[in-house]
Amino acid sequence: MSPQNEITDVAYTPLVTRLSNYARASKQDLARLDTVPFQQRKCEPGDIIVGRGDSITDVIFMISGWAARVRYTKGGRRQIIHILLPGDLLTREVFVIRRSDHELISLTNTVIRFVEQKDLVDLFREAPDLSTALWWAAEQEEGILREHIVRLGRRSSYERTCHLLLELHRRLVLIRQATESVFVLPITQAEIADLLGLSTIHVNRTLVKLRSEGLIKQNKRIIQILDPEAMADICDFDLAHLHLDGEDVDRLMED
Amino acid sequence: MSPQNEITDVAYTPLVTRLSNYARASKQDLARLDTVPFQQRKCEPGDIIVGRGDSITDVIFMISGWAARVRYTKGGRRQIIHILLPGDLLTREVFVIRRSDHELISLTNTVIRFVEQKDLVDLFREAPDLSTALWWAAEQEEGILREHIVRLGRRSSYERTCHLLLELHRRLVLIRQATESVFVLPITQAEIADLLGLSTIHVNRTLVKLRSEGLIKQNKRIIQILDPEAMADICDFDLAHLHLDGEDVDRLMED
DNA sequence: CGTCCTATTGATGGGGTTCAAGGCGTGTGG
DNA sequence: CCACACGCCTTGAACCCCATCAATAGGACG
Repeated sequence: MSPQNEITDVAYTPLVTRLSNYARASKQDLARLDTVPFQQRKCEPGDIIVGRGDSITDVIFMISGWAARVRYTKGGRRQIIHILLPGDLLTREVFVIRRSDHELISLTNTVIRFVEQKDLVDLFREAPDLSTALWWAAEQEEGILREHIVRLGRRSSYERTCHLLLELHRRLVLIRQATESVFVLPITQAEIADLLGLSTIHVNRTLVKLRSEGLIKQNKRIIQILDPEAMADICDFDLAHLHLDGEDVDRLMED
Repeated sequence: MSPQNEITDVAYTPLVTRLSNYARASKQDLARLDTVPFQQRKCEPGDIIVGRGDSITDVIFMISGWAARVRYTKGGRRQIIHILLPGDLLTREVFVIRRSDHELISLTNTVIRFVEQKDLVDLFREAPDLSTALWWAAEQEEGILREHIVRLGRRSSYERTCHLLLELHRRLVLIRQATESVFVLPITQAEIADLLGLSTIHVNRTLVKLRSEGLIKQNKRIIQILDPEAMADICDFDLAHLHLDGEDVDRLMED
């Protein structure tokens, strides 16, 4: 397992940890997700998991590492649409749509799990709450997409960078891969640029600024959030779009 | 019914017309959607259909007019996340989530339809293809969101505007509210600006440029696309993200 | 017939891109 | 073991796209 995954919850796969943030599904039901037959595959940085236009047949889950949904313009510019973390669903559309309209790539060393549609459908029949839990995860991703749109359309480079760091941190906390203020950001500044719709150079300058203003501390790929309140204030961050229930938010705060 | 909706398909509601673009559901099944008990409401431009943080109880469909999902930054800037047209679902998340993380507003005079969750669930039990059809519509919206992200992150104002016009035109064709090259764009330049992450003034200049270069013709709110190939080439438009099946694309081309 | 909303145009300035170059760490092959 | 290459980070300088400020014109409406 790769270094950035050492903080994982040993009792369950990240998938269960992730979905346990949805209060309406029981941990027993969720644990059944790990009993479905599957195949796993290891990927390296840059590997294409699903290409644009590829037909989709299996449900794919992230087990470890970071991946991304990306699109390219004809001019060769790249936009990262969404970052996928352990526990995330890569091919939710498999139930309704034949082909992917975007590309899924591995950003770090990753492990992904392939589950056949019918096996999952069988499980849903036995434990309908699981279907809802996956649907919740899908809705959460869409909330993040909406937030991403606001970030790209109406925030400055400075605000965007703050916002991204806070959001990733929060998502990592949800899967127990970050402490209160520290997390590993295993992607390059060029990839951050493609996420935020900026140039690599400007991302660099912005990170320098965040450091010089004492908002974050950075040691290589390790980020420490020094002043979360100030940062949240700068970029207008709130976590409503993650759709956590009240009780869950409270529980997270205790950690 | 408001002026911009005169080109509707009289046989079915826009909802059925819209979903009939999904090949796997039969027209008979789709027509049953109109038999579900409902309540309708008229809205005027600016009306808030669902506020941020409001609890969601019913499934809401667009019947006529244009609406939008919007978010505001603390600084008062506005970002339009998605345009909703007749036949679109406004509150898909109702099955999993309690509160809306964004605001739904009416952009024109609109008619919206409220359907109770349980009535829809009952119908799904009788006609499971309908559930899939609605899921397809949701997936199509997410495809449009992904495209929107690319547009905001990696395209110039000129490309963005081209792209938006082509996309709206295509979506209107799908619900029989546009001819081959003409459609009504019933929103202000300020609203286009909030969609594209630009200033009103710059949207104006960009539209002037599109007109002066002979790409579009505009008479008040009526847009004619004069050179669709050139425009598609400029902004790298393709309609893969609308997830139409091959046969449907062919059918559209014949129209 | 003023008032308000929308579209339009000019002038100015700034946030972010682009071009260019150097530094640092790591791996690799002679 | 060193030389060199390569990926990533960093910094400087010039430029440009688009925002902002300011002002006018054209309806629609009471």
